[in-house]
Amino acid sequence: MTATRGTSAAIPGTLLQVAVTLPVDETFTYRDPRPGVCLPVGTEVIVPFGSRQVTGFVVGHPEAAAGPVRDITDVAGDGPAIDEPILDLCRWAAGYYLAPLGEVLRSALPRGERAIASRRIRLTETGRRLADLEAKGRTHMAGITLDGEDRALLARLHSAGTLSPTALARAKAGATARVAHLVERGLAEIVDRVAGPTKSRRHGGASGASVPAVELPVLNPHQLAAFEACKAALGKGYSGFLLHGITGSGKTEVYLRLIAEARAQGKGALVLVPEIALTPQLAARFRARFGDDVAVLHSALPPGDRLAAWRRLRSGDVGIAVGARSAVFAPVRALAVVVVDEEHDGSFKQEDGVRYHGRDLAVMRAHQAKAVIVLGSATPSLESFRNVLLGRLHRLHLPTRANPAAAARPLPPVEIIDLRRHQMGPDQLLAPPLAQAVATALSAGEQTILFLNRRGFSTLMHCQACGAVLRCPSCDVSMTLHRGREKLICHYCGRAEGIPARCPTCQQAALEGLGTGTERVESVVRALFPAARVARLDRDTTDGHRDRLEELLARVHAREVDILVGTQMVTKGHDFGGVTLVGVLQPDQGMHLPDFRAAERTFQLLEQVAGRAGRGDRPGRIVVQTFCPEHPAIQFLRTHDYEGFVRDELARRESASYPPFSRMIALRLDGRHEASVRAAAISAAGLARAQAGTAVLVLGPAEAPIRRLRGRSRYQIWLRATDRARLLTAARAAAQVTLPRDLRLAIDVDPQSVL
DNA sequence: AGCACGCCGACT
DNA sequence: GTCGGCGTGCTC
Repeated sequence: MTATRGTSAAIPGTLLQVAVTLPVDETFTYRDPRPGVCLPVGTEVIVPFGSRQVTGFVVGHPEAAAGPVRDITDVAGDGPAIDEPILDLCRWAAGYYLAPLGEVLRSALPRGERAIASRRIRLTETGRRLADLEAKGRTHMAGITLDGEDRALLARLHSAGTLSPTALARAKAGATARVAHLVERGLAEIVDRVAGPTKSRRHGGASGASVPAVELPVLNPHQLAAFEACKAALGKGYSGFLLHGITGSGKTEVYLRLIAEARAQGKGALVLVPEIALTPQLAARFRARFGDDVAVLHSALPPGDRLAAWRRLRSGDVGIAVGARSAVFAPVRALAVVVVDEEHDGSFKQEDGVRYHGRDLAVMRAHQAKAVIVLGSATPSLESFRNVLLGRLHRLHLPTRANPAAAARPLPPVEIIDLRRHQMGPDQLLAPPLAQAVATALSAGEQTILFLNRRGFSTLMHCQACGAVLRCPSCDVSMTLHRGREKLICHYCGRAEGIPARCPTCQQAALEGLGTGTERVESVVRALFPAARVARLDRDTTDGHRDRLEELLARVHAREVDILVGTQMVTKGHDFGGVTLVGVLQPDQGMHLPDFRAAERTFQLLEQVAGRAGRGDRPGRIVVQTFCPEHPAIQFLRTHDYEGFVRDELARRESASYPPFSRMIALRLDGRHEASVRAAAISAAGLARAQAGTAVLVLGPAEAPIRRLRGRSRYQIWLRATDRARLLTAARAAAQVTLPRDLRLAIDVDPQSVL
C-alpha cells in the first residue's frame, strides 16, 4: 500500500509506536491511515523521518499521541518480521546493552529479511542530455551555467547511473549542497526507493524425509544422570544447567537426547555454538540425528538460504536451530530447550554494532520462554561457575571420557618444560624434551598436534642496521611476515604489502624477521622430521575455503598427517583418535596480556588443546614449554584441575573487585585525530565521574592497547561497579559527551576485549 | 545516521 | 562583504 503523507492525527486511523533503525533512543508515533487495519507488533514499516524514508518496526499501539504524528509510507513483508518472543528479547537487550531498540531489531533479522529504504541520486532527462553534450565537448546548454565542480558531479552521476548520498559525501565534502544545486537546476533528482524484503528461494528439500535410523550410543552413568536431570525439568518453567564435562566426555550426546525428548513433545530447540564453520562435524551430528528437522545457520549461508531457514523455523516445519551467536534470535517455535555449547568461548560476544553476548541473551531467552537452558563446557567461564555457587545454575558433571577405551584412563598429566633451563637457538622452536616426544610419537605411528596461537612466519620485521620496525601505516601494530603469500600482513586491518628487499628507512638490505608464527613452526618441523607428513591448520590455510578445512580434517582423521601445526583452530572440538601427543609452544604472550581475563583465557585454551590428546585407544601426552611455569594457568593445568584454577582465580577477582564480582562497561572512542579523541575521552570521563559518585569506579581515559586501528586513534574509559543501575547511569552520562564530527563513541556492556 | 540551522575564517 | 567549514539539535 502507499499511504498519503499527512501530519494530522485528527483523522481516524490506527496509531503505531515505531522503533526506527537509526541510533535514536526514542520510539515515535505514526498513523496507519487505512480504516480497520491494525498492523501487529513486529511488522516492518517504512516511515517518513525528517526528510527521509527509513525502516522501522511496529513495537506498540498507543492510545493517543503525545507529539506530532505522520502517516506510515509503506508496509514491508506480508506479516510481522519479528515474533513477539523475539521482540521481548530485543527489548531486554536494548535496555541491557544501552542500544536503540530499532538497531537491536535490525540485528535480530537475517539479511534479506529487512526492507531497505534507500535514497539515490540520479540525473533527470535534462541532466543526461547535458552530460552527453559535455562529453562531446559542448560546454553549455541554453540557460544553464555550470562550474567545474558541477561538471565533475554531473559526469560522475552520468557514468554511475545512480549514487547514494553517503557515497558522495564520503568522496567529497560539500557534496550535499552540490547535489541540491543540480536538483534546483532540474538536472538531477532524488529518489527514495523502498525495496520489499528479498523473496526467498523455494526450499527444495524433501521435508519430513526419513532420517536414517541410527544406533544411539549408550549413555554412561554420568551422561544418563545429566540427561535425566534436564529431562525432568522440561516443561516445568525456566531451569538453567551448567553441563561441566571434560573434553571428550560426550556433552553433545546429552544435548541430542534432550532435544530429541523436546521434539517428541512437539517443542522446539535452539543450539548456539561458538563458530559453526570451524566445527562442521557438530552440525553433521545434528543432521545425522534429526535430518531435515534442523536448520544449520552458519555464516557462509547465502542470504536467500538463511532467510529460507528462518521461515521454515517460523512456520514450524523445522524445530531445531543450530548456529552461532546471532542464531539466538532464530524464530524457533514452542522453544523448550536452549543449548550453548562451549559457553566460555569469547566469540559469543558481538564486538561491533549491538555488542551483545550470545550466551547471556540465550539465558534471557530461555527465561522468557520458560525453557530449559544447558550451558556446556569443559572449562566453564568464571561467570557461570559463580552462578553455580550462587544457585542460579545447577551443575551437572561429566568427569570421564565417553569413549569406553579412554574412559578408564584419567586425562594424562601435563609435562611442563621450563624454557629458562634450555639454551635454544633462534630457530630451535622445540625444546629437546618436546622434540624427543614428537620423535617417539612418530616412530610409534601416532599423531602429534603442535599448538601456537599466532599465524604467519615472523610476527615482527625489523632492520638490523637502523632498528626500524615495519609497522602498518594505518594501525599501531607491526606487520606479520607471511612466507606462504609472500606478503607482510597487518593482522588487525588486513592490509597486505609486498616484502621489501631493503629497509624503507635506511635502504640497507638488513631486514630480519623476529617472533614466531605457525608458518615458521611448520618449516622448522619439516626440517627436523623430514620423513613426517606435516600439515598446518590456521586461518591462512583455510580462509574462504570451507571444503579445504573439511578436507584437511578428513586427512588428519585418516591418519594421512603425522604432525598438525595450528592456531586455536586445532583446539575446537576435533575428535582425532590417532593423536597422542599435544605440544604447546608459547602460551606466554597470551598469559601476560593486559587483560584481567588473560589467565582464564589461557587456562581454557590450553585445557581445550590438551583435550585433543589420547581420545582414541592409546594414552595421550601433553607437553607445554613456557618461560613462566609458575603461572596459575600452567600450574593448575598440570593436573587438569579446573576447579582448583577457578577457585584460585575467583579469589583473585574478588580481591580486585573484577567481574564476576562487579560489572563493567567500556566506553570506546575513536577518530582520525588523536588529540580530539583524547579531548573527547577526557570530557566523557568527566561526565561519568560527575554522575558516578563513589559507587562507580571510573578508570581512564587511557589509550587503547591498540592505540591506532585503520587510521583511527582509540581511547577507552572503563566503568566498574557492583550496582548495575548506577553503572548504567554513569555510562549514559558519559555518552552525552558532544562529539566533534568524525568521532565515534561505542558503549560496550560486559566487555570481553581490552584491545 | 542524516539533515538543517547557525556562527566564525579565507576568498571571488 | 559571502562561501563553507563544522558544532548543535531534531527527527513522530
